[in-house]
Amino acid sequence: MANIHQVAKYAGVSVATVSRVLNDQGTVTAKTRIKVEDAIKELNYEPSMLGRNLRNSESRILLILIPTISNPFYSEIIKGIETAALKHNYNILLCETDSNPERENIYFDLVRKKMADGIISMDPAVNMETLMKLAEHHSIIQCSEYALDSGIPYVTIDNEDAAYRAVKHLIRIGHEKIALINSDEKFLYARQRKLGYQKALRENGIEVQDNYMFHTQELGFDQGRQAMRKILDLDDRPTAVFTVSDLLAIGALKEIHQHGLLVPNDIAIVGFDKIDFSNMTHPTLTTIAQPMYQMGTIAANMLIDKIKGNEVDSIVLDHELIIRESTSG
Amino acid sequence: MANIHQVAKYAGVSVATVSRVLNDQGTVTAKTRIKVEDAIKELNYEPSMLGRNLRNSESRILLILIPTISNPFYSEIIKGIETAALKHNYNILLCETDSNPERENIYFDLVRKKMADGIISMDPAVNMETLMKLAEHHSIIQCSEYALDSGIPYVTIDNEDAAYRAVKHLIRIGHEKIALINSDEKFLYARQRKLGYQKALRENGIEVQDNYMFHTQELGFDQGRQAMRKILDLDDRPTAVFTVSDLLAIGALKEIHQHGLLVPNDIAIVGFDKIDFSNMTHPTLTTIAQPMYQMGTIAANMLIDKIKGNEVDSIVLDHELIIRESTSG
DNA sequence: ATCGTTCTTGTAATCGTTTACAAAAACATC
DNA sequence: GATGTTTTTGTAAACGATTACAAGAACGAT
Repeated sequence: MANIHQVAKYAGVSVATVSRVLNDQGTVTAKTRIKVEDAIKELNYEPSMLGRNLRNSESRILLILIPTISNPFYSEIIKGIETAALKHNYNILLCETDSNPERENIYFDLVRKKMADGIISMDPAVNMETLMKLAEHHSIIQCSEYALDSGIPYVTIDNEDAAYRAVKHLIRIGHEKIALINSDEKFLYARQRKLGYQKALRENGIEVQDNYMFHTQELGFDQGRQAMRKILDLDDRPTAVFTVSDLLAIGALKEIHQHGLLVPNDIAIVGFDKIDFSNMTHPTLTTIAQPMYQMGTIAANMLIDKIKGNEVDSIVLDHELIIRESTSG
Repeated sequence: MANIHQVAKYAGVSVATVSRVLNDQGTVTAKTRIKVEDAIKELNYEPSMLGRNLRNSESRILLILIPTISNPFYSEIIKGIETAALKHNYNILLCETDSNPERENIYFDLVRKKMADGIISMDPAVNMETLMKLAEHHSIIQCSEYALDSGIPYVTIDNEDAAYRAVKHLIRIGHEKIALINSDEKFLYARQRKLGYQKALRENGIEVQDNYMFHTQELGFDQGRQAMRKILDLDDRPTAVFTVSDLLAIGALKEIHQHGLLVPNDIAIVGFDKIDFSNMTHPTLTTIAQPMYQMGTIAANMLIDKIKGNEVDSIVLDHELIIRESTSG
């Protein structure tokens, strides 16, 4: 493979001139530009990002920290990030932490070692202390899940209000016994959504019952099933369930079917996220739509801005209640 | 941020010695090693991958080419790739082509420009000519979808046999009118699976009917619905459907339900891939299990081997028929 | 004390770019 | 043609690591 010196020699110019042609900057006569371009073609030259990156002290890579790629919620965000990144000539390094601190550290090291120019963190289980320390010298954006007092800019939705609206919808269509399948309350979004759930109940004179609130370790299908199983075992069985993720909802749905009950007639369900699959189940899921793609593009643009050295402000995006079959009884 | 020279100065040694400590090679006295390690700690030094990569002419990045991250089939493979890559100190650059040649080219450029050390291509729609040309000078592995005569090593399953077994299962449980929802036959796997479908029919004295075979542009839910709609419109309606992806199958399932019919009683369905969601539907999907995670790890190991300059052989992995509710009538 | 070995360290080139600065060329003006 | 101004090009120093090779230190044997 040819390098810039060989191109310069072949074209009979200096490396500086070749570089100028390459980057379309500085002034180059048409005649020399053509000489250089010919040489580039002739030698099949491709400029090495390794040299360029070293010289520019950048990697043009953004690190995306997610707990797992299996949750479609994240894939949709990633799409947004990728498109925005590409537009600015950045590429994305995918990092699944599996909420494993060891992996997390490997990935943090990548930005410490300049292999990445910044981080978009979407892992609720991320080690906040480390992240904050890292943020002192590196560009970081929080996406979806965040710590308010970290001083790290974030893009997210109003979780409390979203949950409030979801539960209010259930109340409006006549439900009073409404269960909550939440995730671990060590996560901010879990606490916020619980608040929304409680607020909706209280506002409508419905007592908040502790035995109607369940917690799961993860946001998956299996956890949804298990939680639903417990709910079905309750003496005073709820007529509706609000879950904090579509995957949980789909698990709950499955469990309800397995018990020979019908959704929404016997039990209504509301999910959260509006992943593609929420529209593929039978019945289709009522859910809260998060603007995932947009969250991705915005997060990426914020990060790139931050890398450039600009100040960036946190953003709260709109959500929307999508009413579908699982509550239309 | 400190660099190696500052560390050397602080420790009172040469950069060579620091480098030796960093990489645990060459000989260093215990005494000087400690001096260097102290300096590293004191200055908060982190070796820059940019310098190292340039010197070593490598990026330690593997490029993963997929059509879309939304299909869980790919996410599972990616998990395998990531784990294997990490074990060898490589990282993965995620590249969604959306089967868009322009995007593809952007990503190909990354390896031309040494931003990536190799490619794992999983995009059936990849431009084979370009890929083959690229393979002359770069390390490439095909995963799942492949071109046999490309000379590029691949890891995959026996698609024909898998389809054959799926359809034979349908025949065994009494079906004779079996439709096929296939994807575009420009893809090798589509042609192979069709062969398997036909072989199973012929072997059992069932005529292969052209009007029972359908093609879709993509492997998604919507395409599955549309194809199923056409099938339901047939005069002589099939009693079973074999689809070449779980997403297609889930779409078909939805459409059947919408028409007030039951699976498997009215129509049985077999999918392909065994994505997580195939177990979440109601009824659960009979499907062909591809060892996706394993395919990922193997592909990654093959690629890393190839990058090292070793010869690597293509591999055909085992598949398995998973019988579930959608055919257990 | 001298020599030969072995072990440890240092010097300086290298990887492939970009860019500040200097130098040369081109042009306009008188 | 001499001079000044502008435009175009070239020289050489970064960026931050690794590594041949050379040199120096340490050590035992004589």
